[in-house]
Amino acid sequence: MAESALKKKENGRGTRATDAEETRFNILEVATAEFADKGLSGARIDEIAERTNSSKRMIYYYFGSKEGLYRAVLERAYTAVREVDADNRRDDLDPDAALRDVVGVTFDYHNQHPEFVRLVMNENILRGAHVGEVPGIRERNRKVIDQLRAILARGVASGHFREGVDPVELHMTISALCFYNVSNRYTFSFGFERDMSSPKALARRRMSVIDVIESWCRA
Amino acid sequence: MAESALKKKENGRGTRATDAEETRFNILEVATAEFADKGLSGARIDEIAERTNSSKRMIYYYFGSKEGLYRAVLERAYTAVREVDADNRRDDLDPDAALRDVVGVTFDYHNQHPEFVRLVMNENILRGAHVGEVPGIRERNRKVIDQLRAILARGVASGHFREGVDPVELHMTISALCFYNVSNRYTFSFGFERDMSSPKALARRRMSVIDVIESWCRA
DNA sequence: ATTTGTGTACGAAATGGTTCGCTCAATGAA
DNA sequence: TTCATTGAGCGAACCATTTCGTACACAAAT
Repeated sequence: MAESALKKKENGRGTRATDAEETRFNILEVATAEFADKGLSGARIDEIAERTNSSKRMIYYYFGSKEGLYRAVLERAYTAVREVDADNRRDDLDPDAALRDVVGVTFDYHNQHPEFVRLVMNENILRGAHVGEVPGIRERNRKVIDQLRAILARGVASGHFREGVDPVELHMTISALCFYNVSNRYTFSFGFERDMSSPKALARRRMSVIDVIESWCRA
Repeated sequence: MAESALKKKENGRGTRATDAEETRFNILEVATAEFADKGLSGARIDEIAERTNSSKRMIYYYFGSKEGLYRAVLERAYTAVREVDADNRRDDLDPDAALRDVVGVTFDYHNQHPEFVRLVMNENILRGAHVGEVPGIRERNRKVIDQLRAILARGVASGHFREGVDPVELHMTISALCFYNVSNRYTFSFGFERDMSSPKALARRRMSVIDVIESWCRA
């Protein structure tokens, strides 16, 4: 991305190749926003092209089709998540703190990346038609679950956690709580006065989610 | 279309008005399936018309526009939910059983009505653009929350439940767990061998969800 | 000279929406 | 009872626009 562009620029001058990479990146950025905003069928490639520094011609040149672009966007988004939770080694924390940390980080990530949430929502509406072709999801999920399993095991050993909590169920529960909070913003808050989108409400929710998970696992 | 008209004519009882109601209903049914399947922008009214016993002409005759039809579908879906949880009075059950019942019923409803879930997903992708115009959601949500509040209060009084669980947070937690299970089917199960859509996995999940909620509220 | 990147304009199909005119049942006056 | 009138219910062809995708000409770099 930007680094390699810089590198090229240092080497020579503003070259074609540099522009190309930049263009690709730019298109991907714009397309991500657009697909996250309107979904695959709702997004218009003419509109994407317009917001780009480039043109529709280039979209087809680089990505072949609307779906190709969509797939690239999806892949990029998933790659970004993977990079986030890849580094998190929580072996130094005690099980309880580690679990709370996992939940907190997950909650925050979802909140800070609604585009990702929306992309996933859309993918589910499409019945996961494209997600299968995105590599890396399997490993990512397995990694998270392995990590949870380890935390649970340590917790059981230390007497903090009870036995019988399935790591997959735990992962799903955490995901559900963090995801829903972002995904169903618009339909959920209807019906009570409390403003669910205020920072205050968000903090409260965050605490609740951590609390829910913790009390479920606690011995 | 022609056949039903014929039939009516033969037995002599069919009136125009009856046909009209049937047509309206039929269109709504088909449109519900289609919108739930592809979303607002993904659905094609020509296709809806084709699956109907009627025609595109009639869709515009009765509903005015694609969005009009969509709104009618949404409204109908929400009405259906409201009717389900309207009758449930759980005053006779002890708090713990009542809570478990609420969760179980909610879980089952979502599972048995994926169209509803998908409609809501779509509405969230549209940032709730139409849901505001659907009356009855406010009351419905408030009712559910009131019920939860009552159960919680009884539980605290009887010593089964701890204090400090916010009914709104509880409602959201239950919703999230039940909703996600259906909404994110396609992207979630990627990454581990266990088949998340088997009846076995479903039952296990159901149990987990009830368990999560219960251990959160329990004193 | 060949490969790679880019702008412009266009085409074909899809899509939301409309127009026109017909059918049929209900109504009420003769 | 009869029969013309009225208006809701309906079908099919049609229209204007949108939308994805492409052809072509051309530029820059190797």
